[in-house]
Amino acid sequence: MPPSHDPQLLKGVLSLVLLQLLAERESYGYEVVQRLHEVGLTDVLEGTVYPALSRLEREGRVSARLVSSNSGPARKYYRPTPAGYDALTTGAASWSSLAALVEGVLTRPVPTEPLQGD
Amino acid sequence: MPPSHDPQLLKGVLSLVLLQLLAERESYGYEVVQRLHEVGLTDVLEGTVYPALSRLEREGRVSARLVSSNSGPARKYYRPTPAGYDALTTGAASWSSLAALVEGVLTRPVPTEPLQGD
DNA sequence: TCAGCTACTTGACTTAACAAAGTACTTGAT
DNA sequence: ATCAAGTACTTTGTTAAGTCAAGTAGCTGA
Repeated sequence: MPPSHDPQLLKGVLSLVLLQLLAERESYGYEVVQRLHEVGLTDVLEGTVYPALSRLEREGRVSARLVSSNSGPARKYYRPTPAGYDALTTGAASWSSLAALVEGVLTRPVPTEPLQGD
Repeated sequence: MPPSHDPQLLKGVLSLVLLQLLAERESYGYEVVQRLHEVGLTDVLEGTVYPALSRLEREGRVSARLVSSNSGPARKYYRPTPAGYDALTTGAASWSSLAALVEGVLTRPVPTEPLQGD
């Protein structure tokens, strides 16, 4: 089965979705991957999520704290910083307007596909 | 003024929009840039569009023909191939479903932003 | 002890947008 | 005749970010 989405389409959006999930509830990487799968992003892999979280931390959009677990190694819990909340608000807005614009263009009628070759 | 969109958010979507515009009407690079600006993608530059068109041609999704112009150099007119029409149909569908999914997540309510620092 | 789940990290690869510079053709003004 | 400005395409380098694959470790239960 092919991936349910073009990897490229996820670019930029993933970090926004991550911020949203963390704003809803503090979470750690492994769990975030599961939550992504639950919302329908079933193809997103650990190798995508962990670097994205590190990036967000490096950019000051999330903060992290280590919490030891009784069912495995310590977990790194993330939640948005104030800057992260800002980024989520403005990012979601610009995503929305771009998505609406694109949706508008992609649903315009096209003339019947001509037979190729004159 | 900041760009009206995050460059990353455009990834993958641009080629879809290009196919749509070319399906509506055969067009050449320079004109495509103007049409993109008209639909609201005001920050997209030539350096983005020309390579994207070449990519589509290399992938067999558009075909090109040179037409000399009386107001400048020859124009390279592009239109979708049958494979391009297919790519547009399936691509637009997967864009739509991803966009709906993301929109759904990003509009979920979040608890009040806590004051940072316990 | 060893398989399997939990949990994070790292590095190499790839795609695609952005930026900037360059080539070249046309028209029109000086 | 020259030169600027608009038209039109190409190319090269940079950067961002998702994918893949492998590796490290802790915990549980057979």
